Amino acid sequence: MVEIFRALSEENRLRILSLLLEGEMCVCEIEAVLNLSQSNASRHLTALKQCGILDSFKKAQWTYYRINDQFKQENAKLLGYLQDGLKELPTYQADQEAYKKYDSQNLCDCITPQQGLKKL
Amino acid sequence: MVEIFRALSEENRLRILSLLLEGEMCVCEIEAVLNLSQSNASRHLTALKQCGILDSFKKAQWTYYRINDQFKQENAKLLGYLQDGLKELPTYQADQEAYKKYDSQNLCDCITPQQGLKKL
DNA sequence: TGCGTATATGAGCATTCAATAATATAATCG
DNA sequence: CGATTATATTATTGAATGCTCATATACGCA
Repeated sequence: MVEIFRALSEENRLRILSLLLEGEMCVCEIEAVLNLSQSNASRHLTALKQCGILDSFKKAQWTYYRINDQFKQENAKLLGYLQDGLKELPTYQADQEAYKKYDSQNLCDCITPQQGLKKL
Repeated sequence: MVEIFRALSEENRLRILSLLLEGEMCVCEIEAVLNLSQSNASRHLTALKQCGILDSFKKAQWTYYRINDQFKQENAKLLGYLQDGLKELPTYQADQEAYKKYDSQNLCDCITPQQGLKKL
């Protein structure tokens, strides 16, 4: 439990979670939308994964992160709290808009498993 | 929200919360039950108060801390999560027993507002 | 095979943080 | 008033943390 709160006690990690609550994303998308350096984004994702909040899978050269299903089930109340509360982050609106913009411009080659190739 | 998670991301502060979920306590009781140094206990309580989780009042020379009512209302889901989860802390059983033992031995002169003078 | 892209990780730096010892403040009591 | 008790705060130290730069690894593609 301490580990979970520790993972949640950092602004950029909460921003990442607010994106991933809507679905899975690869590192390069998160990096671009939140304007984080590559290594910084990767580190934060690793931290969230190590305490069980996220899990990941690889597809070609991309690593996708998503909220761990087991974590969701075992921490339903916390998830509910996050669903409500992350919207109040000072960066929430801007991040959401950056996400929509980034998404609509198809700036990333990522394959989303549901959609197949986005670009090319 | 980051501030709240940061306050919760420390083991001794979670132990304090697990006690205060059952009612108000003064610093010296918390100190004794959790076996924390005086200044350490005081610091952690101050941290929890500063982000709104606790509030405090003075009675004679004692400072009592309790969970802030407004916080409880505004963060009901988080409180529910804590109610469930704090019981799983590795120290939970031992702390509860230390609390009962300490309480039954009346080792503290503290006035609890409900009970009046415990000792003397 | 060699190149570009995506991701992870090691090293170093600056900052934050928890813990302690010591001190300060305030209240009670004799 | 002087002693004791309760609490807060200052200063210090060692550990943890976030960030960046550089490097390593892996994958896909020409």
